[in-house]
Amino acid sequence: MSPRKSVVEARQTRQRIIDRGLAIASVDGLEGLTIGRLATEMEMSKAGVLGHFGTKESIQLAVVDAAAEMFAQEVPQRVRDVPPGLPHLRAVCEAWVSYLERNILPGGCFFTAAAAEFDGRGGPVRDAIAGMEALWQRDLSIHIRRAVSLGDLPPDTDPDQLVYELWAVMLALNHFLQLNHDRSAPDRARRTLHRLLGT
Amino acid sequence: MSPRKSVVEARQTRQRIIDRGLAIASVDGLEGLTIGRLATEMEMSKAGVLGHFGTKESIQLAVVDAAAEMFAQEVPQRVRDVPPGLPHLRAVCEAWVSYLERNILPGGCFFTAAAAEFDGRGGPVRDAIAGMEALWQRDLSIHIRRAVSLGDLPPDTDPDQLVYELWAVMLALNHFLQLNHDRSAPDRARRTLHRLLGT
DNA sequence: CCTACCGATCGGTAGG
DNA sequence: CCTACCGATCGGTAGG
Repeated sequence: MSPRKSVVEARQTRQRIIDRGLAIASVDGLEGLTIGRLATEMEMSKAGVLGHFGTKESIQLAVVDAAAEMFAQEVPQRVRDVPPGLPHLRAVCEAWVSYLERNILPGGCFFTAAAAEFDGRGGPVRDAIAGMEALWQRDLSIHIRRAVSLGDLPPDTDPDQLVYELWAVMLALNHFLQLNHDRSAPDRARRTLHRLLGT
Repeated sequence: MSPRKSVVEARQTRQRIIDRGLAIASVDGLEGLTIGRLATEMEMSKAGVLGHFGTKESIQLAVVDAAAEMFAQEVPQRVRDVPPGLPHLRAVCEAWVSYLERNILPGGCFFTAAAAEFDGRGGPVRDAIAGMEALWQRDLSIHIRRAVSLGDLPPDTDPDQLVYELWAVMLALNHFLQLNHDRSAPDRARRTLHRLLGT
C-alpha cells in the first residue's frame, strides 16, 4: 500500500496522467486511451488512475484541455510580441508549421486526430474539440481582418475563405507528415503560405 | 439453424457485410468496426460474420478495398470521357468535391478517417491505406503533368506541390463538413480550386 | 492510492 | 450458417 500523498503530490500525479494521456491519444486516439493502459504505463492501479477523474470521459476532456494549452504555448504565445497585421499572421503560421514539423507529440496534431475520431458522434468530448477549433479559427480571422484594415492584405480579402485555406495547409501538413513521413511536406506548406500571404 | 447457402448467396452475404462495415467504419473508424456490432446489425452470429473472413484484420482490409472501389466509381470513372489535360483535372476535382459534398458515406471520407486512425501504427491495414492514397496521388500527378505538357498549366508548375495543395483542399472540405457541418465548405473548396486551376 | 471484484464486450475457436 | 464457449480487456465500484 502506497502512503497517502499530499494535495500537491496528488495534483502532480494528476498532471502526469494527463500528459501521458495526451501522448497516448495523439498516437492511438482518445478511445485508444484506456484506463488500463494509462495505469500500466503510470505503474499505478486502474482505480488509482480513475480516482483522479471519476470517469473516462473526464480524462478525455482533461486531455483535450491539455492539448489546447500546449498549442497555445507553442504557437500564439511564441509570437505574441510580433507586431499586428500581416507580420503577426505570418509569424503565427510559421510557428504553427514549426510546431507540427518538430513533432512534439508522438502522433502529430492531437486535434486533427481527435476531430477525425469524434466528428461522427455527439457528446461533451466532441463539443470540446469543436469548440477549441472554433476559438482558434476566430483568432486567425481576427489577425486576418487586422491585416486587411492595416492595408497589408487586399481589401477584398474574404477572412473565412483565408481561414479555410490556412487550415487546409495545416491539415495536409499533418497528414503527409504522419501517414507518409514526407519530409518535404513542411517545405510545401511554407510555399503555399508564401503564395497566400505574400513574400 | 439456417439452411446452408449456395456459393453465390455466400458471396452476396460477404459483400453485404463489407458494405455495412464501410458505413460503420466511416463513422466510428476501423476499430469501431467490431465483429459483434457487425453481427448485430446483420442479424447474424459473430461466428457467421467471421466465417467469411477469418480475422478482423481481413474484414478491415476488405473494407479498405471496398472504399477504394467506391471512390474509383464516384470520381475517376465519372470523368473518364473528359478530354485530358486541364479539363480532365478540373473535372476530377469537381467530381471529388461533389462526392464529399453528397456525403455518400454517413461519416464522410473513409480514407481521411482511416488515415488519421492508423497513421501512428504499422501493419497491413495501414499499408493498404497509404498505398491507396499513393496510387491516387500518382494519378493526380499524371493529370497535372499532362496539363503542363499540353500548355494548359504554366511550364514551371511543380506537380507534387499542386498535388499537396489539391489534397489540402479536400482534407479541409471533409474536415469542415464533418466536424462543423459547414455548408459553405464546398463553395470554399471550389473557390480554392478556381484559384489553383484557373477559371 | 490499493486489492478485489462486477457485468459487458472484445477477437477468436470448437464442433456441428 | 449456428450455439457454446475461451481468455483478455473494457469502464467502473466497494471497501479500505
